[in-house]
Parts: sequence; C-alpha cells; structure tokens
Amino acid sequence: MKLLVLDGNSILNRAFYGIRLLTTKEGLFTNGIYGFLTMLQKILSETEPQAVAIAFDRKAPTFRHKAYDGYKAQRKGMPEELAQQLPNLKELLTLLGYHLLECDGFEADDILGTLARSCREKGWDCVIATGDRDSLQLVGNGVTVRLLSTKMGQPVSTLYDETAIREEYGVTPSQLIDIKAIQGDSSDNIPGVPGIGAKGAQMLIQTFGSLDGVYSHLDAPEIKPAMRNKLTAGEESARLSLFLGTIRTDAPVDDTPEDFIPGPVDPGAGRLMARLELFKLMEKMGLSADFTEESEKTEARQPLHLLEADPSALVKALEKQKDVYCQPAYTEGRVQALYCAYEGEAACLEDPESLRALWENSGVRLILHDSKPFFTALLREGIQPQAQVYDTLLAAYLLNPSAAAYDPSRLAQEYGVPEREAVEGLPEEARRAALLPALFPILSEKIAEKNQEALLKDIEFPLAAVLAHMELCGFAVDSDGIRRYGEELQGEIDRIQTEIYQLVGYEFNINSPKQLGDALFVKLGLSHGKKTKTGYSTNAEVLESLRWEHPAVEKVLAYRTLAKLKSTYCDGLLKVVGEDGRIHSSFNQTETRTGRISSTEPNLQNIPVRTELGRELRRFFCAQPGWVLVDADYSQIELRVLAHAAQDENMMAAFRENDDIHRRTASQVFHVPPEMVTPLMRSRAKAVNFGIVYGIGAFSLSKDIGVTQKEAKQYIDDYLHHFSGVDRYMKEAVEKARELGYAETLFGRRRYLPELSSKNFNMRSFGERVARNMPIQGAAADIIKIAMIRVEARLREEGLRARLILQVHDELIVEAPKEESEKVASLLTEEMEKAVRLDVPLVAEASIGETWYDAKG
DNA sequence: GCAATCACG
DNA sequence: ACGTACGTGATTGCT
Repeated sequence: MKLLVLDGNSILNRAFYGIRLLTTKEGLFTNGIYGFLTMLQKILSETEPQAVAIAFDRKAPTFRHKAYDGYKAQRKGMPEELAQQLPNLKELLTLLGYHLLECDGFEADDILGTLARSCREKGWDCVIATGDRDSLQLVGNGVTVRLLSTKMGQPVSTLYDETAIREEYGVTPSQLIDIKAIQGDSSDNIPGVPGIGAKGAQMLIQTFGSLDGVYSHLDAPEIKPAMRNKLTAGEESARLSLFLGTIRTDAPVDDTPEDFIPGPVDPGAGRLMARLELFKLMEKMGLSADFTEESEKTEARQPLHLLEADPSALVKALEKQKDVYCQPAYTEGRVQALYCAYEGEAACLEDPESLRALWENSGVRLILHDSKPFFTALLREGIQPQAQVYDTLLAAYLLNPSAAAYDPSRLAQEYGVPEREAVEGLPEEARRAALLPALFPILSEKIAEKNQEALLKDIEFPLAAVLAHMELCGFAVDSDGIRRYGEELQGEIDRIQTEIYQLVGYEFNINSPKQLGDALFVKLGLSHGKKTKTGYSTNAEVLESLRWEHPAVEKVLAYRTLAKLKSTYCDGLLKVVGEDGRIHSSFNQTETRTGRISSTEPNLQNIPVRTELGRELRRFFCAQPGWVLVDADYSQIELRVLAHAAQDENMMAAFRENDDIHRRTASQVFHVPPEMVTPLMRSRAKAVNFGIVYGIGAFSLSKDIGVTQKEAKQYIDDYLHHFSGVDRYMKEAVEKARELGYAETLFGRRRYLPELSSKNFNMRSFGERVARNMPIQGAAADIIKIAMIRVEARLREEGLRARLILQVHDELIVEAPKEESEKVASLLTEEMEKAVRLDVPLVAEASIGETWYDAKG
C-alpha cells in the first residue's frame, strides 16, 4: 500500500512561478491551480498511490516562530495574484475527493513528517511530493521524495531515495539536517554557523557524522583554527538551527493512511473548473461541467429528443413565442432545415414554405448563433429576412473579444448552462439550438450590464448582414492578368536563383531561413547580427544592413520579394478565384481583440501597395465591364480619434484647421516654423505620430527612423510636452484600464487586460501599450463599421446598383455602374464623414477607377 | 503544429 | 536589468 503526501503550499508556489500567468476572461488568476493540477496528474500516474493526503500551511505562527523571532522573518507574503488562487485550489481539491490537512502551530512539512513516520510504523510506502528540498531528510525506510519543478511550463519530477541523496550530498538523509544546522538557510532565515557555507558544512558532517560529532571533536586536525573559532562562536546558533531545521513527526493530525483514500468526485468539481475556464484540463481529467441542480435532475436530465410535429402547426406555435431559438442546417449554401428549441425539446422545420413563413414574419425574433452564414444563405436566394435577428455569437464576442473560440457548448460551460445528453442520432444543429434558450438570457443580461446594447444591436448585428453581402458579391479579378504577371515573376525568380547559387558556390533552398543562414553566415562568412531561437536571423532588416558586404545579399532580398509576390499573391489568389471570376473572401467579425474585422481565404486586407512592383497586382482587381471601383479612405482616422478622446487642444486645432498633421508635429517637435519643415523632419514626425498610437518606446522609434535612442527620447518628450492632452490621456488610459481590468473604446467595446497585473515586466508593459492603443484602434474600427452599415443602407435607399465589396480598416471599396460613380463617391465620403460626430472633423477622400490600382490615390 | 518571414492598416 | 510599437493572415520549412 502506498500513501502520496503533497506539500500543498510548496507545489502551488512552484506551479505559480513556473507557469505563465493565466486568467479567466474577467481576470481571475488560475495559473497556480492549473500548474498544481498538472503536477498532481503527473505524480499520480508516476506513483499510483492508494491514498493521497494534501498538507497546507496555516497562517498562524508555528512553534518555530515561537522559538526564534527571526524565523522566515524576511519572507514576503504571497503576491495577491497567488493568494487569490489558494481558496479556489483547496475547494477544488476537496471536491475532487482528496483529503486536505492543516494544523495550527505546525507547518505543512511537519504534517509530511508525521504521515511519513506513521506509514513506516504501519508498513505503508510513502511518497512525498514537494517543491523544496527540506523534506529530503525524511527519506528512508519506505519513504521517498519526488521533487517537483517545471521546465518550459511542463511538470518535471525527480525521485529521491537514499541512494540519490548519498550520490548528491554524500550523507544520509537525516544528516542533511545537521548540514543545514551549520550552513543555515537564507530563504527561511535559519542562521546556521555564520561564516561557514555549503562546502564547509558538508565536509564537517561527512567527517564527524552529526552536529554533536563536530562539537565533540573541535580539536580534530580537519578543523582549521579559523573554522574552529567560527564553530565555537556559532554553537548556540547551530543548535537552534538544528532544532528549526528538524521536521517534526508528531503533529496533532490524523495519521492513519487508510483515512486518505480519495472519496468520489463531487460534480461541483467540474463546475468549479469550468468557472476557472480550465477546459483542456477538464477534458484530460474526464470531467464535465454539469450545472443542473440535483432537484432538477430527474426531470430535466431526460435526454434531448427531436419533436415530431405538423410543420404548419409548429410554425404557428413558434411564431406565438415571438422569440425563436434556432440553428440552421446548411447544405450547399442553402438553409436545408431549421432546428428550433421548442418546449424543452428540439424541433426540425424542413418545409420551404414553413421556413419562409417564419423569417418573413416581422413579428418574430430569430435567436441564433452566428447569423452571417444565415444571411448569406438567404441573400443567395434573394431573400431579405423580415424577422429580427439576435446573434449570440456576436454577443459573446463583445463580452470578451479575446476568447479562442465561441462555440455554443463551450459558452454553455463558461456561463453555467446545463447541457443535456442527446438521444442517439440527434443532429448537432438540434443540440446547438437547444442550448440557446438558456444561453441567450445570460448573454443579453451581461450585455445590458456592460452597456454594450447599442454596440451590439446598432453595429455588430447589422454589420453581419453587410459582411454577408460583401462576401457574396466578391471582387472581380483578371485571372489571366495575374497568371501572366506570375509567369514574369517566375522568370525573374529563376534567374536570381541561379545567380545566388553562383555567388554562394552551391545550391540550397533559399526559402529555408536555416539553409540561407548557413549560406550567408557560414559559407560566405558575413557578419551575423541577431540570432533567433533556431539560428541566425535572416529577415529583411538584417539583410538590408549587410547589403554592402556581399552581392548575394541584394539578390536574396530581391528573391524574397518576388517569391512572396508569386506564392502568396499570384498562386494564392488564383487558387481562390470563383467560377464567377470573382474572389469571395471571408470576413471574420469575431477574430480581433480590438474590434477590427479580418479577412481570410484569401486575405484581401494585405494586398501589396507599398512598393510599385507589388502595387501592380492591384491592376488585376477590377470592376466588371461597364462598372467602376469607388475607393474611399479615411484621412488620419486614428489620430483624429486620439485628438478627440484626449481632448488635446493643440491636436484638435490642427485637424479643425485641416493642417498637415505630420508637418505640424514636425514643426513643434523640431522647434521650427511649419514652412521650414524638411521632408526628413516630416517623415520622422510621422513615425512619432504612429508610435504614439502604438504606445511607443524610444528604442523602437530610434530603430524605425534611424536616430539614436537619446534623440528618439527627446522627440517623444517634446511631442508629449506640446500635445499635453495626449500625454495626460495616455497615462489615464493605463490607470483606468488597471482599475477596471479592461480597456474600452468611446462606444463601449471592451478588451480585458489581465496582463496589467502581471508580475512579468514585459507582459505588464505589453498590457500598458495595449491599454493605450486599443481604445484608438478600436474606436476607429467602430466608426468604419457604422459607415459601412450606413453606406449599404444608402445605396439601397437610393435604389442604386452599386455595392460595397471590401473594407481595409480605414478604406471602403464600392463597385458601381459607371453612371452611378459620381453619386456613389459623394455618398461614400458623406456617410464616412458623418458616421459619428467627434470634436474634430472626420475626412474621407474618394477616387474612381476601373481597377483598384487606378482607384487608389 | 510552430517558427520565421513578410504582406497590409 | 529587462526588452523593446498596435492589430491581422498566408506561405514555407521543419519537427
């Protein structure tokens, strides 16, 4: 029989410091609990004990404190981030069926010692799991220690038996106490013999066997006079240290090993872990979150069925409810069926007439999770749903934009909604629909609590329909043009590749940073700068600086540019051109933490523009024959948002006077009149403006614009001096985010920032930069979303055929029949400019062309 | 599945 | 002393 005894506080400590900070979405720290449980899992599988006891320290002073005032005197209390995890950990361990032990006046170590002694007496094996080495003295006669630590966030355990201790320290386990009595222990503030350290102490005990042995042989030749004097002077201290360092084996706790056989797992354990959002671990431990009350169980826990009903009767019944919770089933882009939650069961509507009746009824509200594909499916058939739509996916995103996933069953666990077992063969759609009646009121209540109703209903919901429309419309491309352009690139790539092989002297894969690094820095012997985790860095910045060292470098840079254009853009885009000759990107509304949308398959938000060669690609993004593209850009939207949010008089004046903001910044930072600003000064000022929005540091700014850090710092200081409102605003943004736990935009979009209470400097700094940046980037995102909704509505109201086809963060692109182009251009700029009213004007500029290349600028 | 790189705002 | 600007997505190579 085997008893596993855990040193709770010590393991929690190891876990906390060994695992990066984890938090729930609202900022509850969980990394210590997570680490503790992974270590527990590991140790259980390694030792397979019949019984498990977990010992914790109490706050009360122990007999050691009473014997010696200085005991653990210099030790600081737990950081708040750790302390708040302790009660949850204890509760969870109890719910998991483990027995916890604590005892006033004694430390967890003494409880370990007591149980180890008891095991010995009763013929049990005992494994002690702990994070510190004090317990090693207990090893022997069936007692072993497993020392726990973490490597790269993974638990590691090292077994210590008598042999291992003899090998490492050259003494028996109990002699470790004698060594410590001489050596002392700075972490516990145990004094030992002042002036004698680890080496001396170890030698003395190896020679004389014990502290008593040392003091009865003080005149032995092995003890040099200097050491003898220290020993004599420190005898009292050594005796006290021996007492302090000896783990007691008589703590007044239950020491019957049989009493620690784990009990059954309480269902509350799964619920608590779900609240702590430790979903992965729950799966590993085979737990699930069951939020059903015991009393409800008999009835509500019946498996979920599919209700059979006459379609027309069902539609009538559903319409009477007004709120219809539903999950569409799609086949080939059409709504093939609608699964509805109905009277505690799921009901399936397949009859097209019934479906039409449901979504053409403006008195009905459809509550569904992910409305965009629903809109897409209906729009594909030319249907504009009359029913209102509530999208729980978008609600969940607004509540926490940082989540990794938002599938309904995950949300159900997170928000404490019981999930019923489904009968055999019940479609996934039915199960998803069945969760909505419980999920919806929780989400919508939280949205109301956080004052995010307007954001949800006036921006996100209507935007989903706009995005569906954009996806369906797509962007026409000239496939043959892209193909020809790609072939030209390939020719050039082949030529450059050959040249590189000649210059380097052998053939290799230029696309492999590793092989390229070897070629440049080993074969050619160029001076390497930075190294990455895996080897030399070969990024453009490094290569740029080596351009003059060897002609191959320039070739590699050119190769990279061309290869990128060919593979990502030519090949990548051709792969996704639809049968209609148009590219239908997907716009994701729940991806970014700032509120921006993102674009995938393909990403149309990163089509090259900064270099002429890349920009050429935009010639192949065109309007259909007889149509044109109208492209409108916001001018400086983020800086305008900043000027407004910060109420900075200087910056607001610049925008009101329609000044060139970068010129004005340059004039103030470089102390020259505006007309004396050189292009270099202006471009540096522009970098400063950008940097300010990102939460700038002097180091990065200096690297960006090629000046010394000192100069960069001067620029920033001057900037913040002249734009003192911005200075104040940035400081307040961080303070406010720290107090609230989140950053927010003017419109109430939030991003939770647990990083702000991190003990890690880098993480905390990151949190601070995000606290400054998110409100700006996020508000700009909110504004263009409003503009998109307004633009689509206006196009429709005015009976125009023009359609919005793309958004690139501060730019909207509309495809319009030629004859509508002027009207669309002015409508676009108008709606963009009046999307919201700030204390500075918003400015948008439109231009028209047959291709994206021509319609830009 | 991750790291490195590079495209955009 | 630390490491170094915010937000994304696609491709490639390699374990």
